[in-house]
Amino acid sequence: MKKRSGQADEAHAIAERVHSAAIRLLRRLRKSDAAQGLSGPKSSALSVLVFGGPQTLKDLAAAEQVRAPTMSRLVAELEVDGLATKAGDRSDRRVVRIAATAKGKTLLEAGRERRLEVLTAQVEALSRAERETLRSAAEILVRLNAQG
Amino acid sequence: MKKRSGQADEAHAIAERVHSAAIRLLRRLRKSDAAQGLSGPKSSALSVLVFGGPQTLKDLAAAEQVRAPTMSRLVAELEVDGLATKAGDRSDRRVVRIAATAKGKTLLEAGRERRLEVLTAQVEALSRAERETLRSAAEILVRLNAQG
DNA sequence: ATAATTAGTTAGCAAAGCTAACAATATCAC
DNA sequence: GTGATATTGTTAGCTTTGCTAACTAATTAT
Repeated sequence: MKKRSGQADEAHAIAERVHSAAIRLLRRLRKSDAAQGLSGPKSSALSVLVFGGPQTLKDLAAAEQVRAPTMSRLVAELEVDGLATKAGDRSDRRVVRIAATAKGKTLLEAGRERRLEVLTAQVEALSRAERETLRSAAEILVRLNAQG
Repeated sequence: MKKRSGQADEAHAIAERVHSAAIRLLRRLRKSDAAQGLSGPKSSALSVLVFGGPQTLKDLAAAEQVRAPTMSRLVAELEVDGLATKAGDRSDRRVVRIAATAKGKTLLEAGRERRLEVLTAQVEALSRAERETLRSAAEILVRLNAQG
């Protein structure tokens, strides 16, 4: 028997629901992915490159909350597909600067578009207040995620 | 160049943010998982069994938005660990009824507890209004997910 | 100059998803 | 009833994505 304060109990219930909703959302979106050439993690990494500009592998891995070897491989694959480039840094020759190519940017757009098509339509059908709730919740989560 | 109505544009931006927040949240939570014996998908499946009662493999797979072979393996692993049982149905001998064991229920509790510990603490530290926002957002997402 | 740290890669493993192919049972058409 | 078709679940084998451990190369600190 667990004993908790009312507030902690409420927080726990909210955490569970948010967690569960996130799991199901991603599983659902994953499906519209395969149809096209850009998997979830690759799309996400490319997105960071497009919107955050060229970065080192380490930073990219950190942004994606993934270990260096994992990102190293993802980037290698993006490079093979001509979606990103690696270039050595002159001042510190250990680091590799990774950038999205024009092709990468284009494909990213198309990919995220399709991936989020259904969700976007659903969000559009919500009331103004509900949309605002989602937007605020996303912001809160981003903040919590950053906290670690 | 994409052209969109202001409202669709807003919906798209919200969809992106929600998506991104969900990705990062799950990546973060996944880490506190490994420490213990119950991975994300297994924990989730077990949860369905505990809260939804015994089910056929097909229903369980549908609830988890996963294909039958995937669920078949997850259940087999849960069974090996003594967390779930499979029993044939007498009236339709094709189907297998899957149920959580007492051990499974206990472990599920402990698992989700630990998995959500950090998030719960963070949610607890939020303002009342922020907590309410998260709760509402989770509800909205669950509804959208159910729509397909 | 040498030691320690940092950035990235390679190799090899595990988890979780998929499809294709199959066995066993149920249901339907006739 | 019997043969064709559906459904349920499993097995085999592949892919993707994550990890750690071990390594190289380059930089920084002592």
